[in-house]
Amino acid sequence: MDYLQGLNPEQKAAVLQIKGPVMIIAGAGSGKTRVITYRVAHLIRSGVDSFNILVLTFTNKAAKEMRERINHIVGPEAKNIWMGTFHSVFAKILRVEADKIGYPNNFTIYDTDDSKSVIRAILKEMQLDDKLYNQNFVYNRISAAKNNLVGWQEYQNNDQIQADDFSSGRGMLGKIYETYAQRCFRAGAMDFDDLLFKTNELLKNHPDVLNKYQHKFKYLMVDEYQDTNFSQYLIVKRLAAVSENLCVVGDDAQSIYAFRGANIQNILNFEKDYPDLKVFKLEQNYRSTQNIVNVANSIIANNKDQLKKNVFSEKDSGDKIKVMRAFSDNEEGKMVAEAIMQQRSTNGLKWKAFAILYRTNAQSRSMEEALRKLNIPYKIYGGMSFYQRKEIKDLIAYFRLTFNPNDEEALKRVINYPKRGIGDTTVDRIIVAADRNQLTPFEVILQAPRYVEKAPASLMAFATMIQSFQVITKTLSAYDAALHIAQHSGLLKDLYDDKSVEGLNRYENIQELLNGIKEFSEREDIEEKGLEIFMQDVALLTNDDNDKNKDADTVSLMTIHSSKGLEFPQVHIVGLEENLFPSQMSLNSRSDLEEERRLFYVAITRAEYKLTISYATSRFKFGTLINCEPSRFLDEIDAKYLELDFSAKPAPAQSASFGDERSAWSRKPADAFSKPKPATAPPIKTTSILAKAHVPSAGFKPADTANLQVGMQVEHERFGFGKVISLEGNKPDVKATIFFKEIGQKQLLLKFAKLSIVSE
DNA sequence: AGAAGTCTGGGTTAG
DNA sequence: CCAGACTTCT
Repeated sequence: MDYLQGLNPEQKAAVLQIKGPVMIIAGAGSGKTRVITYRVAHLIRSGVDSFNILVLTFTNKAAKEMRERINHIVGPEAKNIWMGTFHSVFAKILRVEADKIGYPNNFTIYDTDDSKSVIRAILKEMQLDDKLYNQNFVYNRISAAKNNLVGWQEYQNNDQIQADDFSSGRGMLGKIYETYAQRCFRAGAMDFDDLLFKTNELLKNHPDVLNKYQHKFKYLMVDEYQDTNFSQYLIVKRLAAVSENLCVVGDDAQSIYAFRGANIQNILNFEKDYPDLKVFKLEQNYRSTQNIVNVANSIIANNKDQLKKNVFSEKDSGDKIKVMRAFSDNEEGKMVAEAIMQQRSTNGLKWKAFAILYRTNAQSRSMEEALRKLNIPYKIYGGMSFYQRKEIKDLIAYFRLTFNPNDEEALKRVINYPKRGIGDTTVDRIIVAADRNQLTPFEVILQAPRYVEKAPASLMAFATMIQSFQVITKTLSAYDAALHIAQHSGLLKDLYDDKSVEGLNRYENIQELLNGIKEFSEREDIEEKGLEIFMQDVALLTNDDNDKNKDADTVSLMTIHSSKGLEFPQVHIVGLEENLFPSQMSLNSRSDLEEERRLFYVAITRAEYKLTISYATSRFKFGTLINCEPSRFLDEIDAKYLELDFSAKPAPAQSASFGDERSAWSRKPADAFSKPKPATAPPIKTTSILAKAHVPSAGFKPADTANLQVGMQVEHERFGFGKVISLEGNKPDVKATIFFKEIGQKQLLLKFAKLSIVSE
């Protein structure tokens, strides 16, 4: 029982409890993944057949990490365990059972872009106002309905929903939903939500199928249970109904996907579903210092809706949490990059000890630029996936169409790419003919002269080409088939002919995809390796799935959402500003705001021993500079845990205690973040040390300071006006001591400092 | 049909 | 600012 060594009593108890319903409430950093992997190992060593185990996770990243760790501890048996994301596991099951619900087994998976494109087409056909029926709004509405297992019929028959829709002037939503569902069905396509929705339909209407999987999966484990939505919840409940060997692991404090239908009540109410439930609480945090854990706890205490638990750390109290202020998003990047640079050399760390976490992907840019300037290697996680690039989607659309010619989105994508003279008018005629004759668009094309007015000859040629692809994929290997399609579709040549930088890039991406297919077709560990298998679940893949050098020593940049489950010695959380974090959209409801707060909690608890939080007082948004206020979350942190970093920072111009720095430094830090508030705020707040920065004079331009002399008056873009006290060192490392009127004496390296000379 | 030019709207996000 | 949709011109 070597694997039980090194577990604390509660962890051990959770691992050993393999029968019946189990809920593990695992605080951040409490060894959750460890418990899951050991529990799987324990199941197998207790005689459970590895074929009878199902482990579900929420993200690819978590699935991947889990698989690696289980492989490591369980050995070759691990291969038999069903393990993956909800979507991938049930896509796999649906591929086997699709015919039972009227779908082809090679159904296409529509990604979000495909779904929205279908919606756009429907809105256009129905001639609806695309402001009122915004495609994103419609998509979200349909998605939410599916996640709550409301089909289009139920949607149309639900008085409450209909009343809501009509009162907001969107009475056609039910009809759009219906058309959307039928359009997808006709195309042999399921969207992401369908993978769960249709699984429920399958399990509900086909007792034999349900029975089969209930007996296959005698032991179920669900990670990040707090992130499951109703659809996922019900699948799990159905599958576990016979064995009741269901173990869910989660932390209500880390529920951050409510906006995608996750229902925190699933975990809060778990006890009601399973009265003989065994609950284990893992409360000791092994990851972070006490200061970090305490800050996280003090933040989350502001939330009303939560399970009581007491996460604690027995590590040292550790450094205080550093708070940095910048005057712009770019400067924030610079400060973060410099801090990382400095920490790395002081503490002899690797680059991968650092992570920069942000609320929105858009924030990565200023960070990237700053890191690049200092030659710091970095890797951005998330953002646009390789498989979402246009050229990749184009080629894959050819694959999709080859295997499923009814795939309408794939058809629309490539029918005139590369250009073959089939314009919108022709495509519209095809769609109309398809609707009118109860055919799929591809079937119409096959008999184009009969159905389509002025059908160009190239239309028939296109159909013939796709048919020829269907033939060759039957015999060629995945790679040879893919190459053939890339060449004969004309796509490869089209990209090759584009000699622009972007064109070159696109060509290389296609090469990379082809290489990936080659690797796939040469794999030894899987039996089916045709092109069809390769491309089937591409929609479910994300960036890190084809990541080759994951062990590279780089700083990690990612959104807080994608950092869940990860840990780093040093963490920077950036952009702590009102309307950004918490996000503007969350400010209207308590529950949304609480979700933002949990998100902050997740971010804080990624750090092992050093946490730095920063914000900017201005940043670019959609091309214009906006002013930002510090986030309310900063006020929620007890000041005793904070250390304000004012290096290279000016004091306020209007400081009442100019020249007396001590009063500013010793002021209670939490106050410093407060926006000037009425009445309740003590007057001292108006002279906060974090008050407005020096605003450079109009036309301020850094001058050549090679000939700077003692006694000159200068202006610094942030420190304001000052006088040169002394100069020392030799070019190009001349260091100037300058007395600034607003903030006092500073030493500056002239080669970096941006100074203009006011007078001599 | 296709290129070029204009307009619009844009939280977070996994699959 | 930037991408994608839409419009206008050739």
